[in-house]
Amino acid sequence: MKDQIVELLERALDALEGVEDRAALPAPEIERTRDAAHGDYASNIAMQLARPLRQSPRDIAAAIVAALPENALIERTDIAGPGFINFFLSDASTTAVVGRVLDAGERYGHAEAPTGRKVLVEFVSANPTGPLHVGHGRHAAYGASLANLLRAAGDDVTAEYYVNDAGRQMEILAASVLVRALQVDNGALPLPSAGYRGDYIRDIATDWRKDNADTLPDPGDLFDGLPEDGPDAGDAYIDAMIARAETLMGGAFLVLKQFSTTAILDDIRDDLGGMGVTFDRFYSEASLATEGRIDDALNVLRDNGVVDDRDGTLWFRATDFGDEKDRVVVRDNGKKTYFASDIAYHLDKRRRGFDLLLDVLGADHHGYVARIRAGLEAMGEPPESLEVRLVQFVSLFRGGEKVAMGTRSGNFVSLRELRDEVGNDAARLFYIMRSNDQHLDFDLELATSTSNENPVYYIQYAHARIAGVFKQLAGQGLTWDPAAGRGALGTLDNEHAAALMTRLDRFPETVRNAAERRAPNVIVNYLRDLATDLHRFYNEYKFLVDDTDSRNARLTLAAATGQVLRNGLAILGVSAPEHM
RNA sequence: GCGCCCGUAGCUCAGUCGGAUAGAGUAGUGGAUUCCUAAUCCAUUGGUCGCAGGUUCGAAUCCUGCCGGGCGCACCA
Repeated sequence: MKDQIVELLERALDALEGVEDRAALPAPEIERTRDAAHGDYASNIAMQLARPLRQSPRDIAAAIVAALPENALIERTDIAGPGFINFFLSDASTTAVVGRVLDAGERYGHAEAPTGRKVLVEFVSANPTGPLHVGHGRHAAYGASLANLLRAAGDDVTAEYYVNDAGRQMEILAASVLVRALQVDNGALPLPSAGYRGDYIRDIATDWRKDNADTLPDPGDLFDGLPEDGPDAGDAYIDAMIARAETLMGGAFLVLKQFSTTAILDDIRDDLGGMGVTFDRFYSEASLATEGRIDDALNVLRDNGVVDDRDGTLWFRATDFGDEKDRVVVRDNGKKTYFASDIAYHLDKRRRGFDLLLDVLGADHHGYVARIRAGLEAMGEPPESLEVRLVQFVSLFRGGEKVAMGTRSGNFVSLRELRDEVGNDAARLFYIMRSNDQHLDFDLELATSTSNENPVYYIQYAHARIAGVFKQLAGQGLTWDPAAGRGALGTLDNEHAAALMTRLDRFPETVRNAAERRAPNVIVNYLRDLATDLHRFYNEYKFLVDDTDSRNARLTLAAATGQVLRNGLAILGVSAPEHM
């Protein structure tokens, strides 16, 4: 449609008098109008030509309109304002969208051909040391919707969760579980101040004890002679305890560690799955080391001559690649840093053939971007293959009251609690309603309220209303002939129907735009507008009327609207209920 | 100090590849239901688009500076 109108404009410009060098002039473009009074599409070409042609914009517009070839798509044109050329589509081109929607079905709005681009979307990637909290929920909802959006736009998308299952935190987790397990017999034993203290630790300890009680160390052997513990003890106490546990338990400590990690990961997976968020792969950080990928990456850096040994410490010269300081990759004690794992992981993503590495990270991680990109570039990968989307923080409200969060306050709100309270649909939609780079105020009360200000119900209600109409069709002894309905769309001669059809027509470009901007919230806004258009029509006109042409046409429009509502909600991971 | 994000109606936010009188919900006021779900719709009040310059026929949108808020600047993971 757009292309065809531009084509008409091109031909009109060719025919324009007094134009010496067409190529030097700006090419005509058209855009959607905001106001129906301005037609369906508008071009600003006359204003852009005013200066080079030294004529008034309105005169140029008049000349262009006069030179415009006849076309069945266009009902009429108009010159308005400072020199806009407005195009009013003919009824036939307006109503054609309904057929396109129904023919494409659930594919409507999706790219017609694959882009051939392989995209890896990595998101959540929360440390497996405890249950997900409300902040992770936003990452989950955003990442999952973003993956859906890119798939709709034709990309070949893989969703991945990077599991930080290496390093001291997993040992601290195991030590925490161990102490809880010992506390079953001796409640007075102290939990390390650096340990994890949530109730879930106790649950894991109970489960682990069932089959592993015989591997429990003697508490005296474990605790006696450890350094002083306290809030300011630093790592000395916990590290000593871990070392002690490893000595006393041998391989059983490793079993405990794996048991704990698996228990938490299972819980996370279950939590996410309950919200409709699934991953193609959970990628283990520990596997990077065991499979030699970190050494591979370090070797690439060495081969490329971008690392220096400075007094036994291996430094990556990140400043050569735009980072603000150089980064340690191997410490003087021989241990590789987290950063080394990270670039090895990203190199692996590239080697698995992904064109675009799309990382969804917390806003507090923006410092990483430059160094990882530097790492990729230093390893010979295009720096622009890494794209990072930062997700800002979530504040919880209940009514007007801010809900305190954080493990220390004891007011910890888990994702599971939030889902239990507001339901998955509200959770998914509220999480992505705002742009990801905007702080989010999540109001629990609003999310469950059944009112106009709650977009979840507003949108779902529109779908349920349509479903309700079709349900009652037979009961009223009426029929719907979809083919006849398509033919009769011209009888829908009113502004509400026209607005609805124009909105349906915009869905594909909305999906494209949202995917390009990595902004699922654009889809939310669209669906809210579409729901408004439907509710307006619904209020003004009955669908189940006696007149056959009107009934067929209106029901056909309703069917198309329901389809687009479903398609949009599917991208967002929100259900489209038949009744409410 | 440096870097990233944000500043639009009383409140929560859309709108930013520059476009025609700046939009929605909410809050306030007044209406619509013998009729497919009123979880709906209609009308109306409300804004120096943080401030100051600049570019442009045209700036909430682009550029520069400033002010205000959030976050980050590890040989931690």
